[in-house]
Amino acid sequence: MDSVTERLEQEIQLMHAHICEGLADPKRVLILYLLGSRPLNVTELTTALDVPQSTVSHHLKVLRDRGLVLTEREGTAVYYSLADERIIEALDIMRAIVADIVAERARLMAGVLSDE
Amino acid sequence: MDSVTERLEQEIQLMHAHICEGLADPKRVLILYLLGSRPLNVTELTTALDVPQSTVSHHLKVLRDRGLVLTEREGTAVYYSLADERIIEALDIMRAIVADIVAERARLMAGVLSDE
DNA sequence: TCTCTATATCGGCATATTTCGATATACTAA
DNA sequence: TTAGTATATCGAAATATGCCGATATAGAGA
Repeated sequence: MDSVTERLEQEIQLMHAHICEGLADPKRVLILYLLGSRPLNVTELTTALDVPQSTVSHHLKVLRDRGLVLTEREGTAVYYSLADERIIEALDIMRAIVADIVAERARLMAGVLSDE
Repeated sequence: MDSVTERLEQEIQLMHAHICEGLADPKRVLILYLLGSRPLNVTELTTALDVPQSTVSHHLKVLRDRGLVLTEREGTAVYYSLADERIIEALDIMRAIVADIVAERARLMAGVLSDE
């Protein structure tokens, strides 16, 4: 591996450890999108996600450890918010890419079915 | 889960299956970045990544199955290229976010060490 | 302090993923 | 067809991850 690739790889290791691992579960991506609207506490997130509270706390810990979300206590409730709104920008780009991939595959599939 | 969240969740499932899973391994992120410069064949990627060829082919299959890369055969070589350049945009946003997270943590760490 | 609610952590099971050697397949050239 | 190179797939071991019940901890209020 050359030195340019090595430097790039180090940056990618960081990016991966902080962000990609955070996005590695669809529930966590959903949490990030929900927090994109406004801060939510654990109970609100538990209701929205419809999974046990311990599971939600587990996912929140993953996001928190990676610096993707911030917490603030209000009485007994803990409110989570996005640490950086740009994560939504990145996710929206991915969403646009996926829309195109899906459309393209549908087009190819239609071609196969019409015996082209 | 309300209907708005349900629709969002369906989109996220697609996004996750196509992209986030693709980014779930640092070697695959590196492959995407390398392909961002120019198309590369499997042998070239194997050299760049410094792992066995079977491992590289495995990762390429993951990216190919998700529609993130395209292939073109030239003789016995198979060249891989990015299916959508915007993936680099998304990755660059993440890189910028991580740079800030890391800087912020370094700042906090310095504060702790100076006994604040 | 005692109790209640909210949140976090623990422990173990189940499943998924990575990795790599071995082997199969695809293509070129003789 | 045969040999040689490039790529893909297989199979098994190791590791990681998600999940959820049970339990621990934090704070509010009596």
